[in-house]
Amino acid sequence: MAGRSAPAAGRYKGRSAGERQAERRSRFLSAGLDLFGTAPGYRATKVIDLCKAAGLSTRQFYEEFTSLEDVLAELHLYVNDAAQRAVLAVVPEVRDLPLPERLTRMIHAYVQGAAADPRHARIAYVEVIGVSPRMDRQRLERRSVWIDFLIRNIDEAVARGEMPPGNYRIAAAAFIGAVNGLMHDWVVGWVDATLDDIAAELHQTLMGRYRISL
Amino acid sequence: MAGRSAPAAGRYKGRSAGERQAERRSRFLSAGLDLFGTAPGYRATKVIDLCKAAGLSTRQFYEEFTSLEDVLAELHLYVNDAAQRAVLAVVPEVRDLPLPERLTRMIHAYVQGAAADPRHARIAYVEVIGVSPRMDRQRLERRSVWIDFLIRNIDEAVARGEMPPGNYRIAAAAFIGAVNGLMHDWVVGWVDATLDDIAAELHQTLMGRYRISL
DNA sequence: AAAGTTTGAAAACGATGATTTTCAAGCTGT
DNA sequence: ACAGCTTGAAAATCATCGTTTTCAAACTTT
Repeated sequence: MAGRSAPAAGRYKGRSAGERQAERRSRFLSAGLDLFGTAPGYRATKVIDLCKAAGLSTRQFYEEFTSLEDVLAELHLYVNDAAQRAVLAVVPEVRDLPLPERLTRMIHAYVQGAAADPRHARIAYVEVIGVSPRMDRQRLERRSVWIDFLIRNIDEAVARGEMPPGNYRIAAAAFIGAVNGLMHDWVVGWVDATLDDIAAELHQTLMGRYRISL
Repeated sequence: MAGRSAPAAGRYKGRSAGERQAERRSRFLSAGLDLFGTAPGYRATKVIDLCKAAGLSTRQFYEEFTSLEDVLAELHLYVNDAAQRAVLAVVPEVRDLPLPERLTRMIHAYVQGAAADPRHARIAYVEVIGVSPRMDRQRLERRSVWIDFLIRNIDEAVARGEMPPGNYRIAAAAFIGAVNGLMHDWVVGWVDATLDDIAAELHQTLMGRYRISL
């Protein structure tokens, strides 16, 4: 216990233990982004597949994660954060635009942030669905962040007199559902449209639902 | 070959071979509706689970189906047909109503037909997602039936001058996505609303998007 | 009641993967 | 160059199911 001078973990090939570990972790994650984010996807990839893609061994995998689902969960947070950052980045620039433009810009930023990289889109809208109660919980948490964001923006718009007051809770939930449903269908190739078309369609939906006059 | 008089399959416990087979099939299917349609769902149920629930043996299972997915696929068609029948049943009654009422009635019929039985809803909007390429194909086929139905109705409404002409392909796809997304979220308990609320919300979405004036 | 079917449950097989362990080789600091 | 970490790949374990067979009991028809 109090014995060995515990020189902490040693260095190896130049880097500290922490650095080496971080590198492996990141290798597993980026291999996961590739494998989970394309064609057969998460359900079809085995631990050994991920290890091969990452150029590491199963022992190392179990040193970092306890299951493939861990990797998926981390990627889910990651791709969501990317989309969120994309939206938050435009918020300041659009604060003073009239509502319609403001929505256009924000929706565009969201769609681009979420789906410019098709691997991100697939993970966010397809792979993560129906995996486990644990993943569902995590999805719900992220979803509620978006709901709050929406509601906050609606309240603001109402306060500015840009749209009629009302109870938009269900409408917000419905819009989130619409986004997820449409994006899912788009990702799996059922909707023949560009990302811009998608953004435009979402804009129309929102404008119409909230009876925003042009 | 031409030997035995082949008295065809014999009767047993009163019923013919065909009747016995049909009964087993139906037992497997209704056990599937229960198991796939509730809590842990399709992904969590094993062949043996289905057999136990159906009160039959695995041998009999393999005489009727080649995999659990077969059962899921058949159930998917079944629950979809139920929803479709519900909608088609009201079509004649509403043909002469003004567009807004017509939509209200049809959407209501759809939502009720699809989700009055929660097991149906779960199978249609949750369990069937991301299972396999084969199930995806089947889902896409059913989806296109709905798209056609929507487009047909839009064309009619445009012809009657009830809404402005335009290209509504993407809008129709988006609406289907919205329905699926919202229903999914509702089924898994993320949207706190009654089925009627859901129907009303979908109605609002559609009316707004298509700029239908009240 | 003999001969042939049909059933249902259990046992036997076989595959696939997840997890752990082992082991030889590569580094590091002394 | 020694002694102790680290690594990477392969082998050994385990566990879970799907799928096929076996076998005795139940039932039918002759």
